[in-house]
Amino acid sequence: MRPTVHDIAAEAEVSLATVDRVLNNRPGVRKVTRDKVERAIATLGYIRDVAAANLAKSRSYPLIFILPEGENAFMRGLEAEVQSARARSAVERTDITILSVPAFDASALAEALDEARRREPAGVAVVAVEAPEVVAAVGRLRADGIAVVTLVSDLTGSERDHFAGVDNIAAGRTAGSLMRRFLGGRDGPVAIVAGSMLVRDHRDRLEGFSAAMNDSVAKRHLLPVVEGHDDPSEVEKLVQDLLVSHADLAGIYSLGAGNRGLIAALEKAGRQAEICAIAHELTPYSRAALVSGTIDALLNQDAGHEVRSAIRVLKARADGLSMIEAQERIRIDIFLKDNLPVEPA
Amino acid sequence: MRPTVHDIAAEAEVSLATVDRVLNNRPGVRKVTRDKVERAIATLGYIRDVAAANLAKSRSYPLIFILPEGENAFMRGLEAEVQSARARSAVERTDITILSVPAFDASALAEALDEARRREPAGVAVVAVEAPEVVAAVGRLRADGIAVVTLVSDLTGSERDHFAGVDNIAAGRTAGSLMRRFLGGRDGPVAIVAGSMLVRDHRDRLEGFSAAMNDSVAKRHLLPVVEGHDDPSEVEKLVQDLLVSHADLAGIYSLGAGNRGLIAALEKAGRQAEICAIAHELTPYSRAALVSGTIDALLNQDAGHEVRSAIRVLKARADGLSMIEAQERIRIDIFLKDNLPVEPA
DNA sequence: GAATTTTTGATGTACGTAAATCAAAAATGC
DNA sequence: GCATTTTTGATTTACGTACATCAAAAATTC
Repeated sequence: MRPTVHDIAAEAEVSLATVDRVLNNRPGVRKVTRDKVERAIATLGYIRDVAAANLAKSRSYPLIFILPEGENAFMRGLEAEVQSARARSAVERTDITILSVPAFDASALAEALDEARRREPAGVAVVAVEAPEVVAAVGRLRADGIAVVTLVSDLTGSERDHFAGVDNIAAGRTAGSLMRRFLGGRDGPVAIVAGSMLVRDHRDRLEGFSAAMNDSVAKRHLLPVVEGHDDPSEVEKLVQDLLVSHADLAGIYSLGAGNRGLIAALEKAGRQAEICAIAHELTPYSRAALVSGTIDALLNQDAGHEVRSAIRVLKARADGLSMIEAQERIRIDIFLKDNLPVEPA
Repeated sequence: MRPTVHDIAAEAEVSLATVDRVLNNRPGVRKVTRDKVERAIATLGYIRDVAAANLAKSRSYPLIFILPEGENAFMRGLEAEVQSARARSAVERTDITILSVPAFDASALAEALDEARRREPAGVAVVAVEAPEVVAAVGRLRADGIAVVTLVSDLTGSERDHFAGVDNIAAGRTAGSLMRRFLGGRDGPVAIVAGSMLVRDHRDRLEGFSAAMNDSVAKRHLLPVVEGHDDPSEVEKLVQDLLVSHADLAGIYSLGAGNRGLIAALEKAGRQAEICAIAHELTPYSRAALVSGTIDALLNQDAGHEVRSAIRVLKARADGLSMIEAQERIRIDIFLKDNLPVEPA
């Protein structure tokens, strides 16, 4: 049987009240007594039963998630993960609210952050757009003692407590490495389609990809980046133009969303077999394209992991606890059609 | 505030005792009353507070993990994960014991399973070796009502409740796909180094790899499989011989352990750059070789995920509950040097 | 050594559920 | 309608911790 507070009291020959004072470092305990209790804790190997403690405290963590609106499949998947975290609220003692804001809209985001602040939550998780007013809004939250975690895309120069997302420079580098190896000795330029250079994750991926491609012994020609704003129809037009103007196109790296457009353009042109396409985020659309061979490789960040990590960090910060940095790092998944996870139900 | 049993009692206009009888389906409740209570549960959206329930029950789950001995780095990593699960015992109400057995030794494993049975645990997790006596021993455990989960390598024809590991046919296929693409138009045969054909995971990987390589338009010559028994020095000799007898060797697929031998042989021969090497499991050795370029890609199964999944399934089975199949599926991770996770502390 | 402050003990209640007991009420059989 | 069985209620204790209160004891000050 594992030791309880009663056992510590007996071992240290003090009362239960004193043990409680030491455990929850309340004042009014002499150093010698405190040491006696701490020794008893160490010898018995006591570990506080967090379930019982939480029950007794009946503490709860009101959290707010701010996510971009729109039909971006990855973001909708992210929202679904937040919803399923809501379903676990009972167990995890969280109380999660979702606020939706237009994508790539800094002032709307700043407003949403202020709205979140008014609701006085324990913490806020936000998919950031980089802009001074957003940084300022995050600063106001932090000044109020509200924990802030950036999700998916980080916010440079802000006082956020943590970034729950992947290392996007490394992700870009990975995409570049794969592109190089998949293309092998083939000639032809490589095109890059981004969503928007307003968000940090897209800028980072571009940086990593360019570095990896230029690293190559035989440097490959990279076409200028085009921005599709994560919108499928816009992306489709852009890719269509690229295909027309570059008959010798060897590869396309899509570092943002709107991959439905990329897939449609490639398939309509009948060039899906000859062009090596690497994209981000596993969605029903990108999965189908990977299976059919239109997309050659997908990089992915596990939205579920990110949401769970964000919640863990927000709770810890709300309690003034530290987090284990390494434990909260999100992996960059590589998917080929051969190692696809099972289809979600 | 979320509803409690008291709220249900009030809503259904019955006593607390009756609510308890319904919730824990104890006998002695008329159908009409039961329905009334269930309606109250539904309308209030009551969710049982598992923390409080476990506290009240003070239930614990004695579990036994049976792992192979030896210096196999992956297995030692697996053991470390089990140890860190032991550290969480308090929170998860588990009581975990580890039994070690010689690797690839069916009779020793069968004995260990019987020893586990004598200790009357709630569940057993075992890295299986395929043999009739092992199947029989698992059968005895199941007959005693003890839950059994195979870990990493499955056991054909056994009555195990679940397999906590990756789809190794898919893993082999993934390795084959990568090998094909990385080799591109290059000539030369590909060698395969296995641990032992006695374990299911190695057989499955071989099957998948062969299939993927033969799938290719230009079929590539595969050399006959050699077995290194997951032993670094044995593997080193085997690879050395392969390098000598095949000057045009294009690739090596190491589907088992003992990768230190593979790395040493390649580097001593100075052929690490020209030969495409794909191996399994991320260990300190294989990580270093991936970074230096000796190994081109690593497939990995997350030992931590496997252990946690095994524990979840064993607990659920011990309580007679079912599990969500899809949730317990373990992913096949692909690592290039670009997307390596941070070094563990 | 008396007065004051600090430290410690004893005790009770609470969190939400499980589980048991015994009495009371309701339903059933004949 | 009476005896019997089944169903329900009321109440209590327990799980391990948090937190509050009040009294008692010990240490400190002057």
